[in-house]
Amino acid sequence: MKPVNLKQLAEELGLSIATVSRALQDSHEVSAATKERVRALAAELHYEPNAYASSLRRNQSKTIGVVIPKVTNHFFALAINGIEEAARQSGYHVLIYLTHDDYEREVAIIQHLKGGRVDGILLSVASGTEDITHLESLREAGIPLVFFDRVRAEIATAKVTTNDYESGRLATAHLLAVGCQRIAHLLISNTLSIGQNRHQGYLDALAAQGHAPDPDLVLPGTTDNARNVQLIEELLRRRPDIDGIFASVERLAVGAYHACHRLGRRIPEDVKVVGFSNLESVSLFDPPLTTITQPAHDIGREAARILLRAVEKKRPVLPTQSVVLASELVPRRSTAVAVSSPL
Amino acid sequence: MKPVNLKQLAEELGLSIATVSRALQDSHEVSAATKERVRALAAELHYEPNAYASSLRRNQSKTIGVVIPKVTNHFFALAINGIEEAARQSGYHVLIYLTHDDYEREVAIIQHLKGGRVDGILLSVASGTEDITHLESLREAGIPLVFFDRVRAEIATAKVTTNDYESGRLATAHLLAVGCQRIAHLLISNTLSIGQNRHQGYLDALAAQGHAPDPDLVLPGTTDNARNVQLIEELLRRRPDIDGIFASVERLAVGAYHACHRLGRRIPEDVKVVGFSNLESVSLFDPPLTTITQPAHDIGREAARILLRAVEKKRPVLPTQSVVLASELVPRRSTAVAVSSPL
DNA sequence: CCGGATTCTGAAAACGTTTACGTAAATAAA
DNA sequence: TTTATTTACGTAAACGTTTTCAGAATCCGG
Repeated sequence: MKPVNLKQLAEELGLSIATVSRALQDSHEVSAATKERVRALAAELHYEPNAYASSLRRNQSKTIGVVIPKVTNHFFALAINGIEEAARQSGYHVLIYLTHDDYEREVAIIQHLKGGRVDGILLSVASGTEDITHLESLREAGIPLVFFDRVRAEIATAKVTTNDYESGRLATAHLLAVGCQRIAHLLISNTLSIGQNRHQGYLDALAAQGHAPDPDLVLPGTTDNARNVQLIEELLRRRPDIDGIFASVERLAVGAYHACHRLGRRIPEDVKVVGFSNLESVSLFDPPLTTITQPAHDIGREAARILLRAVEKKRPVLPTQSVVLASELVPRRSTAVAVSSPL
Repeated sequence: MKPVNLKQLAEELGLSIATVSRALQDSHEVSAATKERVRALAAELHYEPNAYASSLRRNQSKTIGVVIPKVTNHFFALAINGIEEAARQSGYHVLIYLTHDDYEREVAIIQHLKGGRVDGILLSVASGTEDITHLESLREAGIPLVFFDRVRAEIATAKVTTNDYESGRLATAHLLAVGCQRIAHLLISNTLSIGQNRHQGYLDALAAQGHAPDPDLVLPGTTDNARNVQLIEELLRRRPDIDGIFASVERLAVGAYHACHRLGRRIPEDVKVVGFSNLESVSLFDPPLTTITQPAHDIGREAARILLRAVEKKRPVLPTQSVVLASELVPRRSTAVAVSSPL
């Protein structure tokens, strides 16, 4: 019933606990013969070291914490995939915490993690977060932090992001290139830098073609999807001149499709749509959605690698280690220009 | 730098470590006055108990392990959501492990978890798993296990599933009802009971309408999506008489769409499709996909609750605690009967 | 054969908690 | 008053591991 421990192995072998421990760690100060004996018995009895005793003594848990808004967003699911891959390769474990984009929860989670349960933290900031003293306090607690995707520039640590500004510019330029004149921007909460960056790209792309910005065309989303669809519908009704939509987050792209379907606006004939998304199935949409696709898996893996390097070398994470990965614009039918109807 | 511990609190307050510990646990053997003093200082110094020392001493980690094939499957993402919800409510933490449907990894993960890192395990079996001695060994290690979705009947523990047989029967009956004569079944690896159950439902629904089973119409999927699309294309080419597809797992439903699009088979005119899926966006598909949708969130939450109850009461999990939740057939256009074409 | 290096092993402290046990003072029961 | 009982706190052991320190045994050059 009780799992076997070092003491039992030691007794069985007529050795001391210390020697057994060292043998299992392949220490050079134990003879090859005893190492073999120890290993054999350990295997036979299915010995597994007690992770907590080990963590307590070594003062490191071989565990990283991943704090994200939600796991149902496909971007984060893919990122977790990358994180788990990097962690496993380094023998680390992954604790998952979901903030549901709620500031209070984020604070509670971070506070709790300061108890030393994890050696480092990967974080994508909740959209509801404004005050960041809880994140700052991680520094004095000595827990390394790496941001990914949703970052806060004020914190001096590494950040792994995509080229959000460039992506926003590209998406908007693409819509302009296919003939859109009135382009709405559906964005995530505006406290997040990714939203700001993508929006600036949108604005600059418009300006580059001599379009004046129109604040009425900018719609910040909420955390409630049904509500978002309503808001988008209202916007489309209020401004029937809208002929292009740039949704800078997956949820809102899906919301835009629903709104268009409900209002009977044809895509791409009446309205062209481009959206950030990592769903493989967008190519099955009606019509297939033109996307900005982020290298989500790589983002997760890179962020984890940076964090793990810092953890292993017991060095702080430096802002200079930040990485910006490139997103990709994948044109599909939702932004196709009219073709001679192939009857 | 170093986090504050009980000793420092005790010194500062002129108390013993024991009293401080007890005060923080709101023990009845410490006076209200000292409790208040202790709590005040603890709050001031941002004291967080060391989770590993606590776990070691109490022999419980307040952590559960979740072992799943992949997190990019939307079903599992939703399940994690439910699990995290239940865990958080009970003050538990969630460790995530991905098997990628690989038997070796599953074994390694389970073996590792026997080190006591978790108080209990939630598992959805890898499709590559046949031998289950690693799972049996959890019993003697005294670690409670609860299966969800992909279960193994041989292990005597609680299982949280959906009515797979009934769903398979329903999906097939639906296809028959809308006029299909040759219905293919795309299923997950056949070692898994969910695949078997769904398949039996398929067979029985066919038999009920006097259709003989045709093994050539049954296609077991692989773990490689691109390969799956190929296999489906081959099947459709080989058997042009197929006019209905039942995909008993999300990946294969998406694969079927791709295959149909590539071969120019129109859905639902030429082939009608129903698939298991938890993607919200199936309603945006071309055409919207008729689905069997599982209550994924509830499955995760229920499984976690059962596990946590057992963990807290230090009782074994019993097979009698198993729960079967109902899936839902959501008819959409992919199985619509021909309507008078509305020019 | 001695001194010193090298190789292997053991005793014991340490990590930060929790908790069984002991004890002194205060209170209640006799 | 004396004797239980309760209250509030301290002492110290325990959880299982890692690691410092020291010691015993072996080897080797002189």
